Amino acid sequence: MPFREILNRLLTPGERVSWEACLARSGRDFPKAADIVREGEKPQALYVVLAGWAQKYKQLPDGRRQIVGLFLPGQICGLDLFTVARCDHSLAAVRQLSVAEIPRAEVCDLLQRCPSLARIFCWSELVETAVHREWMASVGQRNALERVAHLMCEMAVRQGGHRTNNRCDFLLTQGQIAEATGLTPVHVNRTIRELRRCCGMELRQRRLHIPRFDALASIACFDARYLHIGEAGTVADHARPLFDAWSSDGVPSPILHHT
Amino acid sequence: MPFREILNRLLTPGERVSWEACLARSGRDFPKAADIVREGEKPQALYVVLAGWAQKYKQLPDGRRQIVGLFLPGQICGLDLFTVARCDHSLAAVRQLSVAEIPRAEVCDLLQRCPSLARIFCWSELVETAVHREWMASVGQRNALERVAHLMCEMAVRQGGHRTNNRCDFLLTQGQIAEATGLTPVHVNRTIRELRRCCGMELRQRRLHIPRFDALASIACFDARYLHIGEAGTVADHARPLFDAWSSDGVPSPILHHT
DNA sequence: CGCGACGTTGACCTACCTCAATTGGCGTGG
DNA sequence: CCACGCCAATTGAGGTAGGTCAACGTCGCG
Repeated sequence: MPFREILNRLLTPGERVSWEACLARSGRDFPKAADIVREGEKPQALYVVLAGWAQKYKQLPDGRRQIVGLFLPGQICGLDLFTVARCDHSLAAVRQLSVAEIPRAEVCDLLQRCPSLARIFCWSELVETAVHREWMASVGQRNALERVAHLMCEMAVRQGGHRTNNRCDFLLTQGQIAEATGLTPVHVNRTIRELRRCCGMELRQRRLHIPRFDALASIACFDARYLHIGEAGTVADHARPLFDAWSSDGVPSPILHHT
Repeated sequence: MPFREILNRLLTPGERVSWEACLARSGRDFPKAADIVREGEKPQALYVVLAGWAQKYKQLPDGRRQIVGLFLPGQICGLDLFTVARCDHSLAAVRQLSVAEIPRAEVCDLLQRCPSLARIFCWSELVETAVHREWMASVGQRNALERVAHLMCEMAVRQGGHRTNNRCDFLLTQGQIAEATGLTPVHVNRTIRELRRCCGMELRQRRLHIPRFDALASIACFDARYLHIGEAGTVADHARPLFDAWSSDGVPSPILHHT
């Protein structure tokens, strides 16, 4: 289910207005592959994808690069970047990308006006972590065919699953698929050819078509439950005690304040 | 730096008493490789490692298994499990293990009495996610030698770094190292032999000795900053607005309550 | 029309896997 | 104290998934 729908469902109408207004105010565009936040920097803003896909990646000193996350329109990204003193990974555009860049002060402000937002942030972080784990299992245990199939299943489901007639955007180049799966561009190419052959999957001009989703899912051992779709409410309720405790904190923080 | 020290530094003395009392009350032991929480279950408690190591893993239908996280004494684990409606991965003992099992109600109670705890939970989740990303880069991009070296560097640093004279526990069998790195037990064995040869590293009887840490770190491209050691305070301060917003939420939640 | 980025293909190579047998350490029971 | 059994570590031989290198095709865009 598209992330936008979650926002629409969980924000009150008033909150939604504030949220959309904020996004509209702070738009910023990036060309293909441009860095938005670079590893090592001190993060100062939160990002929301407006159009296009964003990627998070880590890079080894010799240039090898691993994509560790993908973000679709509507998704909040960089909450962890935002929270930490030094970024441990980079955020970049996959292709032409529009994001809303919300500076620290405005995030605080927004949170005041949209109390439900905190829950959504919390849920969004949790899902991101769950996806990390699934990708780790992919890269560590699945073979090339399974890995590529799995990535395609995931991106299809995250864009709305079957409701789109098994067609959706897929903005990564084969080279970027390689970076996300820990394979080589060449081998990704051969793997895609094989998927085309064995279950009719089609990937051309940044569009993906999966005629028999079940076939692809079964190749990939894909089980969408790790995406925790529809659980935003559960997470919010379960996390609530954490937040209540924090705010009832009358004790002065033993922690020095860092700007 | 051992996680315990973080707790000691960030909790007030009074909070520390409540925390320790709670841990003492709820101890539970598990034999080697026993599951604590299994994927698919509905999680009901939070776990704190008291002695031994815990592992999180994911398993594909055909049995292939990937270890996606390791937890040392003092660490909180299963916060995400705790928050979600259905576990997307399993939690198990690495070897003989003692944990504190804190049921949902008691977590809420504890959070009331230890306001600083919420921050520590939050920081702990963030670090776990950062480690996920680093492992993904490892499994996706590093070769066998680098991967095994990296794991050893990480576990050494997480146990107190150089202050222990470059000796520390290392409770994984070579088979478990294989599950964590996406390699084969046989190849892990050969890789360890090579590390022994090329930088004197020694691993025997669950003890690890790294005579020249720098040499190992340089093989692994290991940069400890992803562990965000010492940043618990920063994270706490940066995350604060999130928590404040949540609690000031006067609007009734649009979300149904799940038990 | 031509350039540049991306996709595609072939030939060859190697890091890591698989299978299988052996060794060593250690707890248990006789 | 020894013998047995179990589990982890080790070693060897041979196989393969995926990597590397290099060339060529194709498509969109200025």
